[in-house]
This record gives sequence, structure tokens and C-alpha cells, in this order.
Amino acid sequence: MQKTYDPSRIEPYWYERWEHNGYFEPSGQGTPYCIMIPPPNVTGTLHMGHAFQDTLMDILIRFHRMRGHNTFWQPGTDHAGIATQLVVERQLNAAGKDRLEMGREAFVEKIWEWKDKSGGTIQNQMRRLGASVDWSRERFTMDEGLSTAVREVFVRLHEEGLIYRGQRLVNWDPVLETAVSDLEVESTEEQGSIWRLRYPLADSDESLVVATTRPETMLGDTAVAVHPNDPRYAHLIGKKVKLPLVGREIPIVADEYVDMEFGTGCLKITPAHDFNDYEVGQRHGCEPINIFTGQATINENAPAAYQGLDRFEARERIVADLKAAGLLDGIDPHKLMVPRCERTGAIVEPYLTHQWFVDLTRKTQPDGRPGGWTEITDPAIQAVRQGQIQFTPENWTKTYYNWLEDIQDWCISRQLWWGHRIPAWYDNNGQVYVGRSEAEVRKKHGLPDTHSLQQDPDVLDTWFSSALWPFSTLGWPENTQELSTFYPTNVLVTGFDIIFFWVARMIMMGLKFGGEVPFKEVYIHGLVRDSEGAKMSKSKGNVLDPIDIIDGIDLESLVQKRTTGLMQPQRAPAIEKQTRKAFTNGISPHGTDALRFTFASLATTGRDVVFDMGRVDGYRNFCNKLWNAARYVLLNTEEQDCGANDEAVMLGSADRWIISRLQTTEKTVIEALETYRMDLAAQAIYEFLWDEYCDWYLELCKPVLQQDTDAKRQRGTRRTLVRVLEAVLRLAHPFMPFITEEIWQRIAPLAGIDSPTIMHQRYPIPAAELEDQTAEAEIEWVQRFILGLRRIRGEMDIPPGRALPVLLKNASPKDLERLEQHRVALDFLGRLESVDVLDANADTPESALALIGELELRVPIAGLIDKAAELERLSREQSKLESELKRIQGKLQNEAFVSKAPAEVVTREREKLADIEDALTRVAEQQQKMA
RNA sequence: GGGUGGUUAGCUCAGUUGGGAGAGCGUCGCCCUUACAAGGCGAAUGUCGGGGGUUCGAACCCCUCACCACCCA
Repeated sequence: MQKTYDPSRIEPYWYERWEHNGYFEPSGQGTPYCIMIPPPNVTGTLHMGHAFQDTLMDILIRFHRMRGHNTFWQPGTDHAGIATQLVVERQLNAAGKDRLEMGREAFVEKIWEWKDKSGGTIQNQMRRLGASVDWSRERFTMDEGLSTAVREVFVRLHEEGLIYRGQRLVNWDPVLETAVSDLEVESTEEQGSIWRLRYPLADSDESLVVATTRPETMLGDTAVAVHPNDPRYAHLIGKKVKLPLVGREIPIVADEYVDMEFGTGCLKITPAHDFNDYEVGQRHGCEPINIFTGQATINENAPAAYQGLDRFEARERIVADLKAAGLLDGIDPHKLMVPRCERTGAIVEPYLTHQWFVDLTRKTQPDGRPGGWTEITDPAIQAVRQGQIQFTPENWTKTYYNWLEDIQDWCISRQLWWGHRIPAWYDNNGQVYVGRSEAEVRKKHGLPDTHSLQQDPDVLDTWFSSALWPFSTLGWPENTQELSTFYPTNVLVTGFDIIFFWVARMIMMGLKFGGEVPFKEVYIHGLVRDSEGAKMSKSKGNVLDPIDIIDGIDLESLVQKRTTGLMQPQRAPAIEKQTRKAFTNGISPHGTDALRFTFASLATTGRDVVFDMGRVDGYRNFCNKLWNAARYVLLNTEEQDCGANDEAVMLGSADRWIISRLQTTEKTVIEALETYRMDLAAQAIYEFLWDEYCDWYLELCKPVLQQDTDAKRQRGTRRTLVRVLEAVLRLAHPFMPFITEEIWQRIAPLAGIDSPTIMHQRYPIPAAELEDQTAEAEIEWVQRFILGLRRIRGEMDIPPGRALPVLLKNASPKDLERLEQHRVALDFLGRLESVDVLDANADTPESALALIGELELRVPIAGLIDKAAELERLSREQSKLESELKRIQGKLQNEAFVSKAPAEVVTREREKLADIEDALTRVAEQQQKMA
């Protein structure tokens, strides 16, 4: 093995080999285990969230594969309708071209070109991460097969009356001119104003004042609402106001929606441009008046003076005109939530348009057939409530229920060109026909070719196809082998941010069309944040490319990367400054295994994953530790007798100890993996490998390998060195696939194993009969002995190279037996010059003291010990012991404790008390002697 | 306004049926001991957010307050 650990040398090599040899494909044997990847954007790049999530999935996949399951991890991408169309459109604009001039067909062609060009990026980044997905079955939401599934679902839902077309208020992006989903709208608090507008009554000199954050919408007002219990306005209910600038007379209505405390207590009602007003308007029979065009300019329903104005220009003009008319009562600064489209940054407009909806709310349809609530929503709730699907952590079910129980119909149409075209055709009479194809529609409805049909120009929400992902990827609606083997899948691994939009919808569609839940478990992980705890985003300039952590990147390149292609270029200097501060020397290379191990150890139950580069540094060191430990093992075992063919061996207590500890570690790791506690699993592996195998076992081996003359003992030690390492490599493989494979290739033959890859080896199974309490007690005694000695060394500033004479006093027969048995190890690890056992009544010379239970370990002072330092240490130890003594005495003197606490707890406290009293006596003696 | 989660060492976080406060990183000493200086050995560091309650006993259970974060309206 190379002397230094160099991940860049081993990682790409092994991945290429694994993939080339088809090791990621399902074995076809054993219990099926399947995970569907949450499909990333086909033209996207890997961010930290992906890397985190992919790591967690790969750990589960490799774990189950090694347990002998028929394991399948489905990879793929989605077409990300808006994002992708936008990217290509921007490219065209930069080249001086225009989508509309170009035409739909040519534009879509351009997007496919872009997809082919940049489509492989994220897949190759996943390869760098070691993701063991089955690339041979990769899917894309706009593949032919998946598109068939989309059409099939649409048609069937429509046939059942569960998809309808209607006019509703939707979130509208006036830049893209499309409806967008709630998920794509981000509301943030922004500074705005409240305008107080005075509306005169129609039939008197009275007037009232409405408060609004959006004065321009007054052109579409259809009512003014007050609270029915508001005494200030009770006399006005039922009267009319004359809408300024427009002249329309609109009613004053009473509605409990109005907040009497807010503003003036009078609310202008604009049903066509506000979700709440729409509801209020409906209650009072107000016809919505739409005053905007698709680009949010004022349309022909408004007075001519304002037509054609942009919504923000219109606001200024209207406020100015009202002011001129003496109808502006005032302007107050006000913070309000402003909804913006995540993609374009444009302020989203509630907008009244014709869209396609999935019914999720009706219990029954007017014709008596079951409605969407009964057919789709309620079953999705029940599946979780009745435990067919389990969430981890369980708490997230609340979020799930909250949303589903208050669900709205799902707007699935988008006014885009990139996506699945809605399978609906219109004739010249406006009659709509839904079917799998135009031919099917014509056949079904007996429409001759001469009867003109136009397909609906809109496409479906990307989430509509994503909702089908768990079964459409497996070949549905065909009844394929894959579908019957892997559906329902085992677990969905995802972030809590898309529980509503994706998880819930997959459950709905899975139950409806897959006939069963799409997955039995949902593992919800946290979201990756930067070291300050802030969400990572390009515009904040705090994103990290996982590949940069793997390969390393110099500061200049990092600054460059973070400051190019910004939506707000003016932020570049701030981002540059912040980057230079946070990464003074850029990012050093860490390798994939270290990054993966970091992600695993960050996967706690919390919902924020605060990413700290220091952790990655630490785990890279861990990889290095493993590497060097393996080198040491090989150095001592290669071409030597390791008992690979089950020759007779003798195992010492150190051997039996490390084997016993390995069983415990295996149990911990497996249990942690089964409960999605990757952090605990990683911690157990880390501690075993570093604190037990490296720090103690390798050291305990040295005297045996270097000095022992018994072949069976040496063979036993070599065999244990090799076998334990081999097992822990398998244990750690799901977390650190590359380094474990590389080392395993060298170690496995020494353990008598012949196989091309660790990937297909069995995951360790803890064996109760290998647990050995006796050996653990033995080694613990040795550890305490050595630690006591080391502490004296450290505190007395005695160089580690200097051999020490040791005196033992108050030794029990057991102590003497252990001393005898472990003498070689103690000499080696403790650098003992001599050991003398003193009689109980013998005089003890001035010496530094360490207590191992009742056994006194003493190092004589002459010429070695700093008397003052020892006295200082003794007084520190004394006060520590005394405070502990006080605590325990207090407990035991409490009669209620003695009588009510379990007997074993009381006994334990009594024993502790005795130990402490004993230790205090010795410390006091020692102090006297030194004084 | 409704809901959820959080508050433990300087930093990031564990703490699984309530019974001796932990890890990593950082800090401070001593060591280039033939696997590893990306290392070894040792040390220091906490009114477990505040208050109250239940209990023999609370970081953990209950109530309450404060602050932070997120989600929904």
C-alpha cells in the first residue's frame, strides 16, 4: 500500500470498476429492497443537499445489498419545467433571440439540445460521491414510458371525474406568464406601505376609509367589507360606496373575515386579485373583476386612463390621482409578506384564469360518483394513520396531516412549453375531449379527420409526473417484472421541505394507481445549512460544491465560482469578502469517503444540518488513521502465518477483548442503521476503530508480534488483527465505500476470503458467543494501569522514553494474577523499568500515586517526581472526591432514597461511597507522607 | 394569529424506557516512540435558557416564561 492516503487515486478507480462490472444492479435474489431517488433537475448540478441525501440513501442501499437483499436504487432526473425553460430562454435572450419568435417546436428542440448537453452533469457528480444506483435503469420524467404513465393517469382521473377544468384564482408569474405551484412561491417580509383610501358613499356625504397594501387593485374592487359587530360601521352595512376613479357603485357588506383592529376596520374586496377577497366575494355574490393582463398590466376592464400601465406604474398613478382628488387619507409604513416566484423573483399575482385541477376536496360528485377527497386525499391520510407508511422521525406525520386535512384542489396546468402536454383537445365549438392521443379521441367520439381539433397548449405541473415516479419508473401501466418485484418500495429519503408537494402526492397517486402505498417508510432528514446556520443559496453566495470539498479548490477559483452567474451581480463584492474570510486558504482536498462520513455523522434527528468544514477535516484524518492502521496490519501479516486455513491458534485476552468489542460495535451499528440513526452508527465505527482497535489493540499486539516465541499466540494475534480489520471494513463500507474496498482487497486474502469486491460481501452479524466479559474486564484493568501511569508521566513531566520503576501496594490476588499475565504488555505500553509488590504494612517511599480500584500504583519520587506538582494534583483529586462524597452521602442519608429507590441503585451508590472513602484515605495518607 | 422544532463545553452537536454530564473540532502542556505529526500522550472547560411542579432522584416527564429558527394563514 502507498505510504500516504490519497483518495483521488483510489476513488474514481473503484467506482469505474464497480459500475463497469454491474455491481449496482439488483442481484435478483433475496428479499427486494428498493429506494427511488428523489429525481433532481436534469440540467442541474449537485448541491450539498443532494450530496447529503445521496449519501444517506447509498448507506442504506449498500447496507441492504450486503445483507443479501435484492437491492435496487432507482436513479433519474426530472424535467423541472419552469427552471429548465427559463435557463434556455435566458440563453436565447443573451444570443438576441426570442422564444416567441422562434416558435414552440423549435424552442422545445433547443431545450432537448440543452438537456443532452448539460444533462449528464449531476449523474457524473453522483458517481464521484460513490452512489451505487443502477444506471442501466436510469429514467427521465419525459421518457416515452413515463410520459405514457402521465397521460394514462390524466385520462383515468378525468374519466372518473376527478380532473376538471375551471376558472380559479391561481398563483401567477407575470414574467413567465404561467400559473406556478405554491412550492415555487416564496413569501418574505418586505417593507411596504399601507395606503388609506377614502371611498365616498353613493347616496350621502359620508365616506369611509379602507386600508390596503395594494392600492392599484382598487380598480377591481367589488365591495367594501366591515365586521358585522363593528359599531363604527353598523349603520353603513347594505349601503353603497362610489368607487373613486372608476365610478362603479359597490356594496358595503358585513363579513367576519374582517379584522376590526387592522387598519381602519374597512376592507376593500378585490375578488379577482386576492385569495381571501375571492372567498369573501363569493360569500356576498360579487362577480370578480379582473383588471390585469397576463403580464400584470392594466387591462380593458379598468378606466382607459390606466390601461396598459404596469401594475407598479398604475399604483403610482392611482395614488397620485386619489391624492389630487383629496381621497388619500394617509400612507403608513408597513411590513408585509410579499410572494415572489422562486425562479424569476417576480412578485406573484393571484390571477383568475382557466386551469386544470385535480379534485382533492369533494366527498362526492354531483352525479353521485366519489369525489377526490374520498378517492385520493382520504386514503392518503389513512395510509399513514393506519401505519402502512411510517415516518421517521415520527413527528412529521403532523405536518403531513395538517396539510392534507386542509388541502385545496391541485392546479396541474402550466402555461409553459417544456413538459408533458395536456392530453386534451378542443374543437372549434370549444368542446373539450380528453384521451391518450388525438387518434383515440377521434375514435372514441367518432370525430372525422375533417373535424378540426387543437391540443391544449398547456403542459402539466412537473410534480404531476413526479407524483407517479415510484411506479412510472418501474414500467407502469405495463405490469412489468420490476413493478411486481419492487413496488411498493421500501423507503423514501427526503427533506421535510417537500412533504406536501411531493411526498403526499406520491402517496395519493401510488395508492390510487399503484394499488398500494408507494413506500413503506419515509425517512425525513434535515436541510444542509452553512456554518452560520443560514440556508445555502447561490444568491447569498454561501453555496458549497460537494466536489470542491472532495477535490479541494484554491481560494481564487472559489471566489470566482461564487461570484459568477449571480442573479444580483451587485452582491458580488460582499460575497467575495465573506468567502475570503471563511476560506482563507481555499478548501483542501478531503476525498469522498471523508465527506460521506461527515454527512453520516451529521444525520441526527434535528432539522438543520449545520455544515462545518472542521468536521470534514476530522473525518479525513479518520480515513488517514484507518489507512495507516491497515498498513501496519499488512506489515505484520502479509506473507506470514495468519491462520487463514483455520490452523490452531491461541487467543490472548487482548484478542478476545477486541473480538468482543467488535460484536458490540456491530450490534450498535446495525441497530442504528435500522432506525435511521446514521450519526450513531458512524460514531460507533469511529470509536471502535480509533479508540479501541488503533489506540489499544494494535499497541497490545506489538509485544506479542515482536517478542513472543509461541507460534500459536502469534498466529492468533495475526489472525485477529486481520479478521477484525476485515470485519470492520465491511461494517464501515456503506459509509466509506472507497477506502474500505481498497484496503479490503489486500486484507481479505489474508483472512482466507477470495472475492472481487467488498460490495457483495455479507454485512457483519454480531455473535453473542464471541462476547467475552472476562476478557473485557482483563483489558480494562490493563487500561486503567497504563492510564494511571501515563497520567503520572504527564503531570510530572516525565519523558515517555524514560522507563519507570513501579511499586504496587494493597494488591489483591487477582491483581497479582493479572500483573503476571499482562506483564509483557504492561512493560511495553508503560515502559516499566521494574515492578515491586509491597506488603501491606511495608513502608512506602515518597512516590506519585495512581489508584486502580483498591490497588495502589506508585512511582517512587527519587529524582523523578516533582513534589509540588504531585501535592497540587493530590489536592485537586481530593476536592473532586470530596464533592462526589458529599453528593453520595447526601443521597444515602436520605431515608426516602434508601427505601424507595431500587435496591440495585442503592447498592451501587453504597459501593461508590466505599470506593470514594477508600480513595480519600489513600490520598490523605499520601499528602501526609509528602508534606 | 395557528403550528412545529430548538436552547447542553469556545464552536458544531450526541445524550433511546428519569439513577455517576459526553464526542469531534478548537485551546493548553509534553513528545518527530520503527502504522499514522492528517500523529501519540496528558490536561482544562458546563447554575444542561429562566422559573415552578411531579419524584427518593430531572438534561430527560408536566406547567410557565424568554429567546431563536422554520412551516401555515
